[in-house]
Amino acid sequence: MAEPRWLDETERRAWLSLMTLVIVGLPEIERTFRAHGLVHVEYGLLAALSEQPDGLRLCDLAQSMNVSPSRLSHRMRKLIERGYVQVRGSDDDGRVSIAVITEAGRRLIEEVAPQHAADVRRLLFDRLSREQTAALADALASVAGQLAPCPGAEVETAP
Amino acid sequence: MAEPRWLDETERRAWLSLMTLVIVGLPEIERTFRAHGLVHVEYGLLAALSEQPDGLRLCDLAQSMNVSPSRLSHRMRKLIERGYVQVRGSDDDGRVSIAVITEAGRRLIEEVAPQHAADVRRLLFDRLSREQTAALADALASVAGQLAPCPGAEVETAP
DNA sequence: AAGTTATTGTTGAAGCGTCAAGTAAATTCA
DNA sequence: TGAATTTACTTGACGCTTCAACAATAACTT
Repeated sequence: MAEPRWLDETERRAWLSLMTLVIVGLPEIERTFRAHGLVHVEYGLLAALSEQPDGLRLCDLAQSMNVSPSRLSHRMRKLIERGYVQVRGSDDDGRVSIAVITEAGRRLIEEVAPQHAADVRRLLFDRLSREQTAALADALASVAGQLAPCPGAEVETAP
Repeated sequence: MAEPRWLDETERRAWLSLMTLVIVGLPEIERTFRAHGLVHVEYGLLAALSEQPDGLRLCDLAQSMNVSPSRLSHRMRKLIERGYVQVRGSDDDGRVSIAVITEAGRRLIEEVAPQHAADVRRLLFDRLSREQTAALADALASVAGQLAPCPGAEVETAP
Protein backbone atom coordinates (compact mmCIF):
# COMPACT_ATOMS: atom_id res chain seq x y z
CA MET A 1 0.00 0.00 0.00
CA ALA A 2 1.74 3.11 -1.21
CA GLU A 3 1.79 6.25 0.89
CA PRO A 4 -1.22 8.29 -0.18
CA ARG A 5 -0.45 11.46 -2.08
CA TRP A 6 -2.48 14.17 -0.43
CA LEU A 7 -3.49 17.34 -2.17
CA ASP A 8 -1.21 20.30 -1.82
CA GLU A 9 -2.45 23.65 -0.62
CA THR A 10 -3.39 24.95 -4.04
CA GLU A 11 -5.12 21.77 -5.09
CA ARG A 12 -7.02 21.67 -1.85
CA ARG A 13 -8.17 25.23 -2.30
CA ALA A 14 -9.29 24.50 -5.84
CA TRP A 15 -11.18 21.38 -4.83
CA LEU A 16 -12.88 22.91 -1.82
CA SER A 17 -13.90 25.92 -3.86
CA LEU A 18 -15.32 23.65 -6.50
CA MET A 19 -17.31 21.77 -3.87
CA THR A 20 -18.62 25.03 -2.48
CA LEU A 21 -19.69 25.99 -5.95
CA VAL A 22 -21.44 22.67 -6.37
CA ILE A 23 -23.10 22.60 -2.96
CA VAL A 24 -24.09 26.24 -2.70
CA GLY A 25 -24.02 27.67 -6.21
CA LEU A 26 -25.71 24.98 -8.25
CA PRO A 27 -28.77 24.78 -6.02
CA GLU A 28 -29.22 28.49 -6.68
CA ILE A 29 -29.12 27.78 -10.38
CA GLU A 30 -31.67 25.05 -9.86
CA ARG A 31 -34.16 27.38 -8.25
CA THR A 32 -34.88 29.13 -11.51
CA PHE A 33 -35.66 25.82 -13.15
CA ARG A 34 -37.82 24.68 -10.25
CA ALA A 35 -39.84 27.85 -10.51
CA HIS A 36 -40.81 26.62 -13.96
CA GLY A 37 -41.35 23.03 -12.87
CA LEU A 38 -38.09 21.84 -14.37
CA VAL A 39 -34.78 20.52 -13.18
CA HIS A 40 -31.48 21.42 -14.75
CA VAL A 41 -31.17 18.26 -16.80
CA GLU A 42 -34.62 18.72 -18.26
CA TYR A 43 -33.72 22.21 -19.36
CA GLY A 44 -30.63 20.82 -21.02
CA LEU A 45 -32.68 18.20 -22.81
CA LEU A 46 -35.19 20.74 -24.07
CA ALA A 47 -32.40 23.06 -25.13
CA ALA A 48 -30.72 20.27 -27.06
CA LEU A 49 -33.99 19.27 -28.71
CA SER A 50 -34.75 22.86 -29.60
CA GLU A 51 -31.76 22.82 -31.91
CA GLN A 52 -32.99 19.74 -33.75
CA PRO A 53 -36.35 20.53 -35.31
CA ASP A 54 -36.48 17.06 -36.87
CA GLY A 55 -36.03 15.44 -33.50
CA LEU A 56 -33.28 13.38 -31.99
CA ARG A 57 -32.89 9.71 -31.27
CA LEU A 58 -33.03 9.12 -27.53
CA CYS A 59 -29.71 7.32 -27.51
CA ASP A 60 -28.06 10.26 -29.23
CA LEU A 61 -29.71 12.66 -26.85
CA ALA A 62 -28.54 10.65 -23.88
CA GLN A 63 -25.00 10.52 -25.14
CA SER A 64 -24.81 14.18 -26.02
CA MET A 65 -26.11 15.18 -22.61
CA ASN A 66 -24.06 12.63 -20.73
CA VAL A 67 -27.00 11.07 -18.97
CA SER A 68 -27.75 7.41 -18.47
CA PRO A 69 -30.55 5.78 -20.48
CA SER A 70 -32.47 5.28 -17.28
CA ARG A 71 -32.18 8.87 -16.25
CA LEU A 72 -33.20 10.04 -19.69
CA SER A 73 -36.21 7.76 -19.65
CA HIS A 74 -37.41 9.12 -16.32
CA ARG A 75 -36.99 12.74 -17.41
CA MET A 76 -38.64 12.15 -20.76
CA ARG A 77 -41.68 10.65 -19.12
CA LYS A 78 -42.22 13.87 -17.23
CA LEU A 79 -41.50 16.10 -20.23
CA ILE A 80 -43.96 14.09 -22.31
CA GLU A 81 -46.62 14.16 -19.61
CA ARG A 82 -46.36 17.92 -19.45
CA GLY A 83 -46.50 18.28 -23.19
CA TYR A 84 -43.05 19.69 -23.78
CA VAL A 85 -41.87 16.79 -25.89
CA GLN A 86 -43.37 14.21 -28.18
CA VAL A 87 -41.85 10.84 -28.99
CA ARG A 88 -42.42 8.65 -32.00
CA GLY A 89 -40.85 5.40 -33.05
CA SER A 90 -38.35 5.35 -35.86
CA ASP A 91 -39.29 3.85 -39.20
CA ASP A 92 -35.77 2.69 -39.89
CA ASP A 93 -35.10 0.96 -36.61
CA GLY A 94 -37.78 -0.53 -34.40
CA ARG A 95 -35.69 -0.07 -31.31
CA VAL A 96 -35.17 3.65 -31.43
CA SER A 97 -37.49 6.41 -30.39
CA ILE A 98 -37.23 9.92 -31.69
CA ALA A 99 -37.98 12.87 -29.46
CA VAL A 100 -39.27 16.15 -30.83
CA ILE A 101 -39.81 19.33 -28.87
CA THR A 102 -43.31 20.77 -28.97
CA GLU A 103 -44.32 24.39 -29.32
CA ALA A 104 -45.00 24.49 -25.59
CA GLY A 105 -41.53 23.15 -24.93
CA ARG A 106 -40.02 25.75 -27.20
CA ARG A 107 -41.90 28.54 -25.51
CA LEU A 108 -40.78 27.27 -22.14
CA ILE A 109 -37.08 27.27 -22.81
CA GLU A 110 -37.30 30.58 -24.58
CA GLU A 111 -38.70 31.93 -21.37
CA VAL A 112 -36.22 30.21 -19.08
CA ALA A 113 -33.04 30.59 -21.11
CA PRO A 114 -32.43 34.29 -20.46
CA GLN A 115 -32.97 33.85 -16.73
CA HIS A 116 -30.62 30.92 -16.70
CA ALA A 117 -27.95 32.83 -18.55
CA ALA A 118 -28.32 35.64 -16.05
CA ASP A 119 -28.02 33.17 -13.18
CA VAL A 120 -24.85 31.68 -14.56
CA ARG A 121 -23.43 35.11 -15.07
CA ARG A 122 -24.27 36.20 -11.56
CA LEU A 123 -22.92 33.02 -10.05
CA LEU A 124 -19.75 32.73 -12.02
CA PHE A 125 -18.65 35.19 -14.62
CA ASP A 126 -19.57 38.45 -12.96
CA ARG A 127 -17.03 37.55 -10.32
CA LEU A 128 -14.22 36.74 -12.72
CA SER A 129 -11.98 38.87 -14.87
CA ARG A 130 -11.60 38.06 -18.53
CA GLU A 131 -8.27 36.45 -17.77
CA GLN A 132 -9.72 34.36 -14.99
CA THR A 133 -12.58 33.27 -17.20
CA ALA A 134 -10.21 32.26 -19.95
CA ALA A 135 -8.03 30.33 -17.54
CA LEU A 136 -11.05 28.64 -16.03
CA ALA A 137 -12.33 27.61 -19.43
CA ASP A 138 -8.93 26.30 -20.35
CA ALA A 139 -8.52 24.22 -17.21
CA LEU A 140 -12.06 22.87 -17.11
CA ALA A 141 -12.03 22.01 -20.79
CA SER A 142 -8.89 19.97 -20.24
CA VAL A 143 -10.68 17.97 -17.62
CA ALA A 144 -14.05 17.69 -19.33
CA GLY A 145 -12.48 16.76 -22.62
CA GLN A 146 -11.32 13.48 -21.18
CA LEU A 147 -14.52 12.80 -19.30
CA ALA A 148 -17.03 13.11 -22.07
CA PRO A 149 -16.64 12.05 -25.65
CA CYS A 150 -19.38 14.53 -26.37
CA PRO A 151 -18.40 18.13 -25.84
CA GLY A 152 -21.75 19.81 -26.54
CA ALA A 153 -23.20 18.98 -23.19
CA GLU A 154 -25.66 21.79 -22.94
CA VAL A 155 -26.91 24.93 -24.52
CA GLU A 156 -26.69 28.31 -22.86
CA THR A 157 -26.87 30.62 -25.81
CA ALA A 158 -29.94 31.87 -27.53
CA PRO A 159 -32.43 29.14 -28.43
CA MET B 1 -37.35 43.55 -20.29
CA ALA B 2 -33.72 44.05 -21.20
CA GLU B 3 -32.10 42.09 -23.98
CA PRO B 4 -30.59 39.01 -22.35
CA ARG B 5 -26.83 38.92 -22.25
CA TRP B 6 -25.82 35.51 -23.51
CA LEU B 7 -22.57 33.85 -22.65
CA ASP B 8 -19.69 34.39 -25.00
CA GLU B 9 -17.75 31.52 -26.50
CA THR B 10 -15.23 31.27 -23.66
CA GLU B 11 -17.84 31.52 -20.95
CA ARG B 12 -19.94 28.92 -22.64
CA ARG B 13 -17.01 26.56 -22.89
CA ALA B 14 -16.20 27.08 -19.22
CA TRP B 15 -19.77 26.49 -18.14
CA LEU B 16 -20.34 23.43 -20.27
CA SER B 17 -17.07 21.96 -19.11
CA LEU B 18 -18.05 22.58 -15.52
CA MET B 19 -21.38 20.85 -16.11
CA THR B 20 -19.63 17.89 -17.66
CA LEU B 21 -17.39 17.72 -14.64
CA VAL B 22 -20.42 17.78 -12.38
CA ILE B 23 -22.53 15.33 -14.35
CA VAL B 24 -19.82 12.84 -15.27
CA GLY B 25 -16.93 13.41 -12.89
CA LEU B 26 -18.62 13.80 -9.53
CA PRO B 27 -20.60 10.58 -9.83
CA GLU B 28 -17.27 8.81 -10.27
CA ILE B 29 -16.07 10.40 -7.08
CA GLU B 30 -19.25 9.25 -5.38
CA ARG B 31 -18.65 5.62 -6.26
CA THR B 32 -15.78 5.33 -3.82
CA PHE B 33 -17.99 6.63 -1.05
CA ARG B 34 -20.85 4.34 -1.98
CA ALA B 35 -18.54 1.37 -1.84
CA HIS B 36 -18.15 2.21 1.84
CA GLY B 37 -21.82 2.91 2.37
CA LEU B 38 -21.34 6.67 2.42
CA VAL B 39 -22.22 9.63 0.29
CA HIS B 40 -19.92 12.56 -0.30
CA VAL B 41 -21.57 14.83 2.24
CA GLU B 42 -21.31 12.20 4.93
CA TYR B 43 -17.62 11.85 4.26
CA GLY B 44 -17.26 15.59 4.59
CA LEU B 45 -19.12 15.57 7.87
CA LEU B 46 -16.98 12.80 9.29
CA ALA B 47 -13.84 14.52 8.07
CA ALA B 48 -14.88 17.75 9.74
CA LEU B 49 -15.71 15.96 12.96
CA SER B 50 -12.44 14.09 12.91
CA GLU B 51 -10.65 17.40 13.37
CA GLN B 52 -12.71 18.29 16.45
CA PRO B 53 -12.10 15.64 19.08
CA ASP B 54 -14.33 17.49 21.53
CA GLY B 55 -17.19 17.47 19.09
CA LEU B 56 -19.01 20.15 17.20
CA ARG B 57 -22.37 21.79 17.58
CA LEU B 58 -24.67 20.68 14.79
CA CYS B 59 -25.42 24.23 13.73
CA ASP B 60 -21.70 24.95 13.42
CA LEU B 61 -21.20 21.74 11.51
CA ALA B 62 -24.03 22.61 9.15
CA GLN B 63 -22.69 26.07 8.53
CA SER B 64 -19.11 24.96 8.00
CA MET B 65 -20.20 22.31 5.53
CA ASN B 66 -22.77 24.50 3.82
CA VAL B 67 -25.64 22.10 4.30
CA SER B 68 -29.17 22.83 5.41
CA PRO B 69 -30.27 21.84 8.92
CA SER B 70 -32.66 19.35 7.42
CA ARG B 71 -30.04 17.73 5.29
CA LEU B 72 -27.66 17.53 8.20
CA SER B 73 -30.32 15.95 10.36
CA HIS B 74 -31.04 13.25 7.80
CA ARG B 75 -27.36 12.46 7.32
CA MET B 76 -26.66 12.42 11.02
CA ARG B 77 -29.41 9.94 11.64
CA LYS B 78 -27.70 7.51 9.32
CA LEU B 79 -24.24 8.17 10.70
CA ILE B 80 -25.52 7.64 14.24
CA GLU B 81 -27.38 4.45 13.30
CA ARG B 82 -24.20 3.03 11.83
CA GLY B 83 -22.15 4.00 14.84
CA TYR B 84 -19.85 6.53 13.18
CA VAL B 85 -21.04 9.46 15.26
CA GLN B 86 -22.50 10.05 18.69
CA VAL B 87 -24.62 13.02 19.69
CA ARG B 88 -25.18 14.47 23.13
CA GLY B 89 -27.07 17.51 24.29
CA SER B 90 -25.19 20.60 25.37
CA ASP B 91 -25.13 21.59 29.03
CA ASP B 92 -24.91 25.26 28.23
CA ASP B 93 -27.76 25.46 25.76
CA GLY B 94 -30.76 23.17 25.77
CA ARG B 95 -31.31 23.63 22.07
CA VAL B 96 -27.96 22.52 20.75
CA SER B 97 -26.67 19.04 20.15
CA ILE B 98 -23.02 18.20 19.95
CA ALA B 99 -21.75 15.57 17.57
CA VAL B 100 -18.63 13.55 18.25
CA ILE B 101 -16.98 11.10 15.91
CA THR B 102 -16.54 7.56 17.19
CA GLU B 103 -13.56 5.29 16.80
CA ALA B 104 -15.40 3.43 14.07
CA GLY B 105 -16.02 6.71 12.28
CA ARG B 106 -12.39 7.64 12.58
CA ARG B 107 -11.29 4.30 11.19
CA LEU B 108 -13.70 4.66 8.31
CA ILE B 109 -12.50 8.01 7.08
CA GLU B 110 -8.88 7.00 7.56
CA GLU B 111 -9.61 4.18 5.17
CA VAL B 112 -11.58 6.24 2.68
CA ALA B 113 -9.52 9.44 2.67
CA PRO B 114 -6.57 8.16 0.64
CA GLN B 115 -8.84 6.67 -1.99
CA HIS B 116 -10.78 9.89 -2.19
CA ALA B 117 -7.62 11.93 -2.60
CA ALA B 118 -6.54 9.59 -5.37
CA ASP B 119 -9.92 9.93 -7.05
CA VAL B 120 -9.75 13.72 -6.98
CA ARG B 121 -6.26 13.61 -8.34
CA ARG B 122 -7.23 11.27 -11.16
CA LEU B 123 -10.30 13.28 -12.02
CA LEU B 124 -8.83 16.73 -11.84
CA PHE B 125 -5.25 17.45 -11.04
CA ASP B 126 -3.52 14.73 -13.00
CA ARG B 127 -4.94 16.40 -16.07
CA LEU B 128 -3.78 19.90 -15.22
CA SER B 129 -0.41 21.57 -15.25
CA ARG B 130 0.76 23.43 -12.17
CA GLU B 131 -0.15 26.68 -13.86
CA GLN B 132 -3.61 25.45 -14.76
CA THR B 133 -4.15 24.23 -11.24
CA ALA B 134 -3.10 27.55 -9.80
CA ALA B 135 -5.37 29.44 -12.19
CA LEU B 136 -8.24 27.11 -11.42
CA ALA B 137 -7.80 27.59 -7.69
CA ASP B 138 -7.64 31.32 -8.16
CA ALA B 139 -10.79 31.54 -10.23
CA LEU B 140 -12.83 29.11 -8.19
CA ALA B 141 -11.79 30.70 -4.91
CA SER B 142 -13.00 34.04 -6.20
CA VAL B 143 -16.39 32.53 -6.83
CA ALA B 144 -16.64 30.36 -3.74
CA GLY B 145 -15.47 33.15 -1.49
CA GLN B 146 -18.65 35.06 -2.14
CA LEU B 147 -20.89 32.04 -1.93
CA ALA B 148 -19.92 30.66 1.43
CA PRO B 149 -19.01 32.65 4.50
CA CYS B 150 -17.27 29.50 5.63
CA PRO B 151 -14.24 28.60 3.56
CA GLY B 152 -13.32 25.29 5.22
CA ALA B 153 -15.96 23.33 3.43
CA GLU B 154 -14.30 19.97 3.48
CA VAL B 155 -11.19 18.09 4.32
CA GLU B 156 -9.08 16.30 1.79
CA THR B 157 -5.74 16.13 3.49
CA ALA B 158 -4.55 13.59 6.00
CA PRO B 159 -7.05 12.97 8.79
C1' DA C 1 -42.50 38.86 34.27
C1' DA C 2 -44.95 38.00 29.98
C1' DG C 3 -45.09 38.08 25.21
C1' DT C 4 -42.57 38.16 21.07
C1' DT C 5 -38.96 36.82 18.21
C1' DA C 6 -34.90 34.14 16.98
C1' DT C 7 -32.23 30.01 17.16
C1' DT C 8 -31.66 24.96 17.05
C1' DG C 9 -33.04 20.89 15.50
C1' DT C 10 -36.46 17.18 13.72
C1' DT C 11 -39.93 15.08 10.74
C1' DG C 12 -42.64 13.56 6.59
C1' DA C 13 -43.86 14.01 1.86
C1' DA C 14 -42.58 14.54 -2.83
C1' DG C 15 -39.35 14.40 -6.50
C1' DC C 16 -34.92 12.97 -8.57
C1' DG C 17 -30.84 9.72 -9.52
C1' DT C 18 -28.90 5.20 -9.48
C1' DC C 19 -28.80 0.54 -9.92
C1' DA C 20 -30.38 -3.96 -11.28
C1' DA C 21 -33.49 -6.27 -13.98
C1' DG C 22 -36.18 -6.76 -17.85
C1' DT C 23 -38.30 -6.32 -22.90
C1' DA C 24 -37.85 -5.92 -27.64
C1' DA C 25 -35.64 -5.24 -31.92
C1' DA C 26 -31.48 -5.54 -34.68
C1' DT C 27 -27.01 -7.59 -35.68
C1' DT C 28 -23.53 -11.11 -35.73
C1' DC C 29 -22.07 -15.50 -36.64
C1' DA C 30 -21.99 -20.44 -36.66
C1' DT D 1 -31.53 -20.18 -40.80
C1' DG D 2 -31.24 -20.22 -36.01
C1' DA D 3 -28.87 -18.90 -31.76
C1' DA D 4 -26.18 -15.73 -29.33
C1' DT D 5 -24.95 -11.10 -28.74
C1' DT D 6 -25.56 -6.27 -28.96
C1' DT D 7 -28.24 -2.12 -28.94
C1' DA D 8 -32.22 0.79 -27.44
C1' DC D 9 -35.18 1.71 -24.02
C1' DT D 10 -38.30 1.02 -19.78
C1' DT D 11 -39.46 -0.09 -15.12
C1' DG D 12 -39.40 -0.42 -9.99
C1' DA D 13 -37.07 -0.12 -5.72
C1' DC D 14 -34.14 2.33 -2.75
C1' DG D 15 -31.60 6.22 -1.01
C1' DC D 16 -30.83 11.21 -0.99
C1' DT D 17 -32.31 16.28 -1.20
C1' DT D 18 -35.57 19.72 -0.73
C1' DC D 19 -39.30 22.02 1.19
C1' DA D 20 -42.73 23.11 4.50
C1' DA D 21 -44.26 22.39 8.93
C1' DC D 22 -43.24 21.60 13.47
C1' DA D 23 -41.37 21.58 18.55
C1' DA D 24 -38.41 23.26 22.00
C1' DT D 25 -35.25 26.32 24.06
C1' DA D 26 -33.10 30.84 24.38
C1' DA D 27 -32.93 35.77 23.76
C1' DC D 28 -34.93 40.06 23.32
C1' DT D 29 -38.63 43.83 24.48
C1' DT D 30 -41.35 46.70 27.08
